[in-house]
Amino acid sequence: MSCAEEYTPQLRARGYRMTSQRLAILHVLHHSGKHLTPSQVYEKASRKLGGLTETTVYRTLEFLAENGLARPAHMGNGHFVYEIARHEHHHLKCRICGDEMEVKHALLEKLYRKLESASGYRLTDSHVTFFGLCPNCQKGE
Amino acid sequence: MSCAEEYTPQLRARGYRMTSQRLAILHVLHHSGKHLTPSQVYEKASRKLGGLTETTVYRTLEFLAENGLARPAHMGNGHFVYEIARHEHHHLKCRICGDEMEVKHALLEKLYRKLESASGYRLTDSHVTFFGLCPNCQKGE
DNA sequence: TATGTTATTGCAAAAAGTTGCAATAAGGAG
DNA sequence: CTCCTTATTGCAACTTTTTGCAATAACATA
Repeated sequence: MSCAEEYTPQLRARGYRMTSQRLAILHVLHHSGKHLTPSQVYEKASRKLGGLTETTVYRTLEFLAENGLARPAHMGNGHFVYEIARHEHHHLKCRICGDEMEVKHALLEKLYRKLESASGYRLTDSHVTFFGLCPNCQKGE
Repeated sequence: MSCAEEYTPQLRARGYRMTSQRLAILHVLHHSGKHLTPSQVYEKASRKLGGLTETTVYRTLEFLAENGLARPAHMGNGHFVYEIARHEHHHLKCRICGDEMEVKHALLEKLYRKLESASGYRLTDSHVTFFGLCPNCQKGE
């Protein structure tokens, strides 16, 4: 299934329009499969779609995140990176070498329930990044 | 105990210097007790210390965070806010009204142990922000 | 108390991200 | 297929954050 076929109905269903810009950006996220910074997205997407502006990239990434097609993640420097939305997961990142691994959401379920009953909040967010030292960097300490 | 008396030895112990800029910024964080953005810190601190630059504020906040005197927190918009380092805690923030509450670190201890044994990482970071809907905003849904 | 070392700051310029508004184009209706 | 509405984009100006480098000042030592 092409990106257009996959994502257009999702936008339409919410009353939004599919545009060449959104498609190009979704395409980049979809096929990269990794976290990308806005400027990485801009760089890749504008190769396919000349005339794309960085403003649009910023706005589109935020838009896609709000509508569940992309996930924003903090990667420790206070800035966002984005990835295509797949299964819910979190990240664990090494403070020293930057190595990064996925954490299944299931591991957090208990905590989420505990927080909800303690606070009365309903937790909505699917992305948390934890920081630590990876096994390798622990040796070098 | 004054800010100078409290924080100077902590910097010295690590081989760093106390400066009027660092003191002014620590003073602001210490007495505000809340999260502040870099520009809020700049605004308050430069009232006490004319000539302070924003560059220095950014650099100092990062420096203080690295050395455990301040804590950075993601507050959901991709930017950092800072607060003076007290006990370890986390935050739970409402996506709608922005209301914010503290989460005791003890609640995360089990999860941290679980993550460590599952990953081999040693978790170092003390700040995580969770997002959800506060009891009030859940009603209005 | 004066001196030397070097951590720290300020400045200027660049990079990254945001905002308002007029022009454009997606896509429903005729 | 054409027209109309309005969501979306691009532009330009602006705000926020980062970086390199020379000048400054903290403080250890004598």
